[in-house]
Amino acid sequence: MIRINIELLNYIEQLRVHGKSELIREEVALVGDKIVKEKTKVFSVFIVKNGLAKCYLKEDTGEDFIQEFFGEGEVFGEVECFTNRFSFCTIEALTAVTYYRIAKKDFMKLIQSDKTFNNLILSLMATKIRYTALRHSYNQTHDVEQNLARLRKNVPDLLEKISKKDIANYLGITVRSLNRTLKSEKST
Amino acid sequence: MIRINIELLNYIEQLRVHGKSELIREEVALVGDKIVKEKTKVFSVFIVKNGLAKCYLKEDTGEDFIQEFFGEGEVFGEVECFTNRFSFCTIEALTAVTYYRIAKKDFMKLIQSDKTFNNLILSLMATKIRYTALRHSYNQTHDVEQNLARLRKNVPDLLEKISKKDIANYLGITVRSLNRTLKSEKST
DNA sequence: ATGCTAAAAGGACATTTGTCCCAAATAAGA
DNA sequence: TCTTATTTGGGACAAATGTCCTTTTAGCAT
Repeated sequence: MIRINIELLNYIEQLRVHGKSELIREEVALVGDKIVKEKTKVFSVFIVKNGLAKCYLKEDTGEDFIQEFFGEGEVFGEVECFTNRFSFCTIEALTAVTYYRIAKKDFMKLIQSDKTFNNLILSLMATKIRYTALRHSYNQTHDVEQNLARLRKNVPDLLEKISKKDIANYLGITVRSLNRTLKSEKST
Repeated sequence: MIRINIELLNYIEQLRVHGKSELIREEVALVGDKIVKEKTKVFSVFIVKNGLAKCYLKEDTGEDFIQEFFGEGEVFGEVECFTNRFSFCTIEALTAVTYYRIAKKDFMKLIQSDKTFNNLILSLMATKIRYTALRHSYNQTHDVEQNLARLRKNVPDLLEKISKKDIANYLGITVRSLNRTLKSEKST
């Protein structure tokens, strides 16, 4: 749900300390800013330093589907880097977000030259694959009430942090359905 | 839907020719054999040489959710290798499947020593992330009829190759729903 | 060939979820 | 502070999907 990766964040910050700070820029996005836009070329890889962002995809139906919420240490842009394709999702700040940006070519240099970094990226992508598989499997085989319960278990302050619309778009349902479920939960 | 990766298959076969054939074993699974079992330790990485397998997850509801169908060149076991966790899905042969098996430690050695191989694995995992994101986004935001249409467009001989139950489990619906949709499509 | 088992097809009904509204509450600007 | 959007909450009905069950079909094994 809210993906983080402290190990990677630490490694990046340590790289910065050891003289790579010109390569790893720190930037800030304000609420609502789109750090990456769907279907555009991506020239950098990004690591969230702090704040919360949503990663979503706009479908031809006009609906948004939220892949994940990104917190501290989560990486994006790396997939586009390896597949050489346009971004398949939009990354939008839900709070102010501070993030590190590494130019694609510098990221690739690091991958090739820094074994530890390479391994971190391998395991980060493996984690994404695993996590996504588990999430979608659960989602497809359980009803709204169970999906919501799972979500709230993982993120107890869910309703304070994230809007109803975004929660609904994460679960692939309408806000009406979400409200209905929230209400029936209370009366149970 | 049916994932393949000819580039990787070629590379693996070329490695075998160049003296790594003791490390890369060829094995065969018969219809119904489970090459990898969910929630067990995985000691190898596998590459499909030919045949068709399904990659699925059994949920606590008793239902199976099919992540993907694997064809020529598709890799599995690599995620577990990098995350050091039990398998999160079962790989079961739908036809006779010939596959290559590389022991985990040999796979890791290749990753560390063979830059081309490393890059192939990086891009293969990136492709999995991208593909899965697109699939689930589409699935969540479209109805059964549209999902089925998309599937049949990608795999024209879908109904001959894969059972109704498996198609339904891939779409996260019941066979009843699938039949209903197939019927209404004909009358349109 | 004969029987057995699994897959496919679909009727009838229940349940879930979506659509379309509208009203109240809250946040954001002017 | 007043006005205007946006978010939230929910009623009423429609549509989609699931559940349960029965029949048919097809493949497999004895």
